[in-house]
Amino acid sequence: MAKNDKQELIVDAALAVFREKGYSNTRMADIAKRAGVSYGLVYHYFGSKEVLFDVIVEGWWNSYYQMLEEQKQSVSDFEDKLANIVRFFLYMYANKPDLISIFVTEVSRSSIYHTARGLAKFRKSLALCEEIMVDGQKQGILRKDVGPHYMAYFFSGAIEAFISILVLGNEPLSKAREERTVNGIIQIFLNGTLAK
Amino acid sequence: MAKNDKQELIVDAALAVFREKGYSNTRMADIAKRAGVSYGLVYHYFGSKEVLFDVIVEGWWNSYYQMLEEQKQSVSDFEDKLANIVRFFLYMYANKPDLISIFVTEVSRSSIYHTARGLAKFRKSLALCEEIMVDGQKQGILRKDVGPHYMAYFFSGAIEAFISILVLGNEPLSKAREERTVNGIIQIFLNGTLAK
Amino acid sequence: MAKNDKQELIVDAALAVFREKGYSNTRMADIAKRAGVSYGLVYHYFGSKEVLFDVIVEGWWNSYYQMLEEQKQSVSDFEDKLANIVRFFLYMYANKPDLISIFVTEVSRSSIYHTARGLAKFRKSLALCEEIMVDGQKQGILRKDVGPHYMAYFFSGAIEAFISILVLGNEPLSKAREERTVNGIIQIFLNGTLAK
Amino acid sequence: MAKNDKQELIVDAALAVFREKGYSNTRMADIAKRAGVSYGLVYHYFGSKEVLFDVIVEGWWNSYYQMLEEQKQSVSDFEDKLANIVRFFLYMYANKPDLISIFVTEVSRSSIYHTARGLAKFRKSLALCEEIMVDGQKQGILRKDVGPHYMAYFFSGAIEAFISILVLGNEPLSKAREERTVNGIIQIFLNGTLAK
DNA sequence: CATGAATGAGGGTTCATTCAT
DNA sequence: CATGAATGAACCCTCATTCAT
Repeated sequence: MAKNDKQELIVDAALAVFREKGYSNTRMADIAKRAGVSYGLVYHYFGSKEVLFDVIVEGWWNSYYQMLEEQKQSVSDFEDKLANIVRFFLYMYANKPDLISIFVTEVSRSSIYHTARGLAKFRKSLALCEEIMVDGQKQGILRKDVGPHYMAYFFSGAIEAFISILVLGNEPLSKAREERTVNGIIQIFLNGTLAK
Repeated sequence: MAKNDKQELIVDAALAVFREKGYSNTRMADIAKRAGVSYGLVYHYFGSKEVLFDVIVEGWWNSYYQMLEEQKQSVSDFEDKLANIVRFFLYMYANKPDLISIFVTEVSRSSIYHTARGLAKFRKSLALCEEIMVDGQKQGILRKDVGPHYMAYFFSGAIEAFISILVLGNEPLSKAREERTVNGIIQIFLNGTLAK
Repeated sequence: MAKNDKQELIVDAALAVFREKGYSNTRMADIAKRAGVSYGLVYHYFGSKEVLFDVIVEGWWNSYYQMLEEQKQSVSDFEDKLANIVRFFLYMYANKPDLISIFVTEVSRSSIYHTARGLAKFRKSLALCEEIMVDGQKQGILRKDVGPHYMAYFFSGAIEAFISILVLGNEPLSKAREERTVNGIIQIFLNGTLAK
Repeated sequence: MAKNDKQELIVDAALAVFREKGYSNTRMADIAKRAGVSYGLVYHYFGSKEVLFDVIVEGWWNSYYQMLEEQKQSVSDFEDKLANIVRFFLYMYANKPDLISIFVTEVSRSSIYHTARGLAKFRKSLALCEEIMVDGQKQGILRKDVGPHYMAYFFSGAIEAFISILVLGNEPLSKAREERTVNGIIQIFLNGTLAK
């Protein structure tokens, strides 16, 4: 078995266990057992529980940042950009449920993660989001009388609210529900909830 | 010293410590020391760390539910109702910062709290919020082509996003910022972000 | 309520709880609650858990010693004396089940009780029993080629074995079973088990 | 040092400490210190105080059952069988004093041990003993007008009484005393105490 | 690379006992 | 007499981490 295989086994096991039990209730022994390796090996590769957790979270942030960058630089319709951001979360929910669950329950609002370092990660994502909003304003699509960081908070807050419902309720996500969710969020975000 | 005094001392100390360290990193000894009482007295009154935490969280949910009920039954303008909901959070942030901080970091999205019981509390609050949205639709104020539960998620998600920023960044809240925040949220929620 | 009443309530409650949970697993709070008094009062009357236990055990030894003395001094048939000793245990089992249960499980062979003091109590009872055996030998009823203390151990060991079965299995004791037990023990003790 | 060595060190230490202090007053720290190993290693191998105790008690029951089975199946004189049973206890007293002491004070009549599981162990030993008595009756050696389970209770009760005296008094056991004890018990059990 | 035996500080909790009222 | 709030030493157990093999 190649080196990478074992490392991946451990990371996958860690994803599953962190998600099931939360960071604090996760035992290194659980992870090792789930990965089918000795727990010495977990230390061999990752050094500590915290490092292992950080590796996972780092992975999340990197895909998140990358997606935001892509949307920022893409030439799509502004509305499509927003939809793609929402879809990113729904895609992750469908394909990396452990990862997004950990993000929701252990990272996003967690005192465990919110050391200065964690807060910086969080703010960087908001800043990227804000830049997209600024672009929207520059293009004349978004109104200019509301601060772009308000929009960024609002937008990402709304997405997280929807994702949290899915994650905490462990709810299934059909293609249809996915599209309804995307449309619902974009609709409200762009047009508001007032009857015309 | 009356019985209630000591109980309150303990609850206040617990609020402070849970907020500072998070549930998992809170030591019962810290709480006792902070409250200036003996170790055993905390157990005399509360039985366990979990119960003590639940007492605090219960207090949060009760004020939250009560406020939502009040807004639902009030005859104010619909917009005022929404503003009052936002103000509730900002008021709590100003006056019970430990409590709202615990809500944000240890309850709202926390795997620690999200047992079935916790999820039920969460859903009840969303349901109350949804009822208010339904009223808004009936009054002809809110559009009817977006489901009221979408609106509820959206609205509370947005509020929580703003509050989280305050809590995690431990940011000061001036009267001016307070009003800007209320207006920003209501503005976007009702009218959306599109330029006209 | 007279002073004695409360004291008795406490002793009765202690009997029940010590029997149910054993000495080590008994909490003073359990006893107080069962007695319907505050636990300060238990200390007021008895000073400590150990003292309370000793009061109960003392009660056992006193009735036991008294019965043995009575049998020693009585002019009954020797066989009746032995039968009366057995009957004493069976009577206690029927009428003071908590007390005899505590004797069996917490006193007779218990390391908890077997401090020097406990051992002395135990030996005094064996000595009394031995005196009865010596009388039996003097009367020419018991054989003289077996030491009377052997007989005493043997006899009381046999009784305790039967009583233990009842106590540990919490078995009912009909009048018929009672007589069969008495006869069985006496029969074997006097005549042995060999076929003639 | 081989794995088994440390495990044995721990079991031996546990035997000594359980015997000296009794189950309830035994501290896991005492056992670890006595064994010369760290605190955690006891848990590494045995998981809990209760499990460690059970391992020891299981060891007792197994040797006891095995001995009874051997005697049941042996072709010795019936009287020799009985003598061998008595000798088993005396041998244990001489060679595994901690084990037999624990049996007497913490198992045989202990409320701590007498859960349903414990009672079952106890009854199995009585049942084996009874089978031997039944054989004795079938061979025409034992009288048939006394139930075999009476005999079993009687016999094992008598042995335990003698052993308890030794254990609780921590008495030395010379070869001579050993033989006197064996003969005394067998004598009374078979021939009774009546003068002829 | 890989194992798992070994460590030990630290945590939550218990509970006999005291004492002010 | 009677209460129960208050104390705090002590205990069982956990678990991240180390290290010899």
